Amino acid sequence: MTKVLVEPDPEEVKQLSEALGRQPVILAGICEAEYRGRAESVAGPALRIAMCKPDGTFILHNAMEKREPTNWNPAPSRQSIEVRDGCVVLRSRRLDVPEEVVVYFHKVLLACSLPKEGAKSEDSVFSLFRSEEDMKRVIREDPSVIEPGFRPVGEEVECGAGVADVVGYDEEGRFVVLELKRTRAGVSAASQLRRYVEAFREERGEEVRGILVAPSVTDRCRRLLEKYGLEWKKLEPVPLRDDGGKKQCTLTEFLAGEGD
Amino acid sequence: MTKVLVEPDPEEVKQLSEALGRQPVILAGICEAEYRGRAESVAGPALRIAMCKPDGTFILHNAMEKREPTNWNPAPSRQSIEVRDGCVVLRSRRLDVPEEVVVYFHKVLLACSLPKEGAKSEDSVFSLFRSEEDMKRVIREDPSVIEPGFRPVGEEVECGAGVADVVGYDEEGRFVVLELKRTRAGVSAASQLRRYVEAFREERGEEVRGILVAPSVTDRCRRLLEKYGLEWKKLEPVPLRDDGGKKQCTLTEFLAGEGD
DNA sequence: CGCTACATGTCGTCC
DNA sequence: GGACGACGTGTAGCG
Repeated sequence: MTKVLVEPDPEEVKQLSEALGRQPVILAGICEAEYRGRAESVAGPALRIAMCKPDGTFILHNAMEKREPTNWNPAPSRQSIEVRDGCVVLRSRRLDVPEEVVVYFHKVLLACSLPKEGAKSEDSVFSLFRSEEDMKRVIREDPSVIEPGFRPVGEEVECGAGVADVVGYDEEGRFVVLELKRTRAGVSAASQLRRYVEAFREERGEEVRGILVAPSVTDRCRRLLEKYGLEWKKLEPVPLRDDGGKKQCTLTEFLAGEGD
Repeated sequence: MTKVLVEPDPEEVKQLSEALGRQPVILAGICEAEYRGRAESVAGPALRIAMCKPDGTFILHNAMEKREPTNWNPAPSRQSIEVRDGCVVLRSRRLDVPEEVVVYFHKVLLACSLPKEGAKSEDSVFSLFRSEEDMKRVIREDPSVIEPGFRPVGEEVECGAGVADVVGYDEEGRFVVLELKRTRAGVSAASQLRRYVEAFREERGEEVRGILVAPSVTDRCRRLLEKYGLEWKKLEPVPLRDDGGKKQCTLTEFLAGEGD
């Protein structure tokens, strides 16, 4: 079920056509590429790796560098393989918007399809920790991390100027808007919070406090906060896990030996 | 130079160790993965494809879906392959910040290294069109696309609240700040422009106009612009190429047959 | 190295 | 389907 062709002739590569959209397909070799859609690009000859996933995702990577692909089409998309002038041409088109990538292979080094086995397990489980959502949970469970007497009453609250992360009341009954950032907050965070605070002030016609909740803020962010009459509360995104580290039991052994 | 192993035994996979950091390496199979760093994640057993690039980039993709990888390490990073308990373990660590991904392969379906040939050509040429930079160029070359008499005097101008895309003067000599967006602009764009306009007003102590330049704006963005006393100028990101389509000559033939 | 903002961003979520 | 904001965002550019 794992079919692999090493330095195949172009015609052989066409065998992979039936796998497209069903099984994962990988094509590697020297190619040029062109993209047209929201923007346009041309990429000259280089060694690249193309990946076609069953959900329609298409990704073309420079084989030597960069985390980001040279070109791509997110799902829903469809790929096809043709041979023209004795060369392999991989085309990808998005089905929802007019975007297309064409890859012209001068030489194919590797062409392979993987079994769709493992599809049922999909990503089976994928858990992420220390996200902004985790910060929200921390505040929900112990609102005093913001300040004594803070009482949250809503999350993801629409306000005419966007969606506020957390809203509530302080000890004195004043309305409070929180904007959470899991990393160091810059000027745009101050802007964003100000936008919400002003919207709530207008909607409610009362005093409204705004607190930026982040592990740290840049100098300019701090200055803007002051100018806008907003506050900053230092908070790290969950320094601890709540499951006692049970989840990573299998891999922990392998991590154990690192000693960093 | 293209070495390919199909459903290899774990010990065989170790052959690829010497290719890591030198040649592109691909590993595909059923695996679990764990990440620790800025955040943490665990991913259960699934068919995935790992890519290690010579610049140190590491990318782990779910083989079935998603444009975005399950886990990754941008360059500079380093990978290693070990065998433990008869299983292939691929580790990746960033060299600049403490971040690590460990991939534990239950079964390897494909393991291969590609030649570093093509490295010299790198991405050879990569040109992108219709970016915000292109919009800026259009305005630079014909400022009247903003309005008659507009005279730009600066790009990427620091202003204490960030960096303004374009600044200049209108027909009446008023200072004007432009914020460019290549796609439909939302509330945050209005916020951003307002931030710059206020900063310039304070710095210069004079009247300052703010114009959001975008192909379209959302309803709420328009409402905020009005509230802030800002303007919107409709402008598409370069509807034309200035090289008469010469750049894509080679691939044009292949695109020609599509007929969409 | 830190700050800032773009991106063919992609992705989830809520209306 | 559009709007909005997070993201382990990555990446470039500038001070």
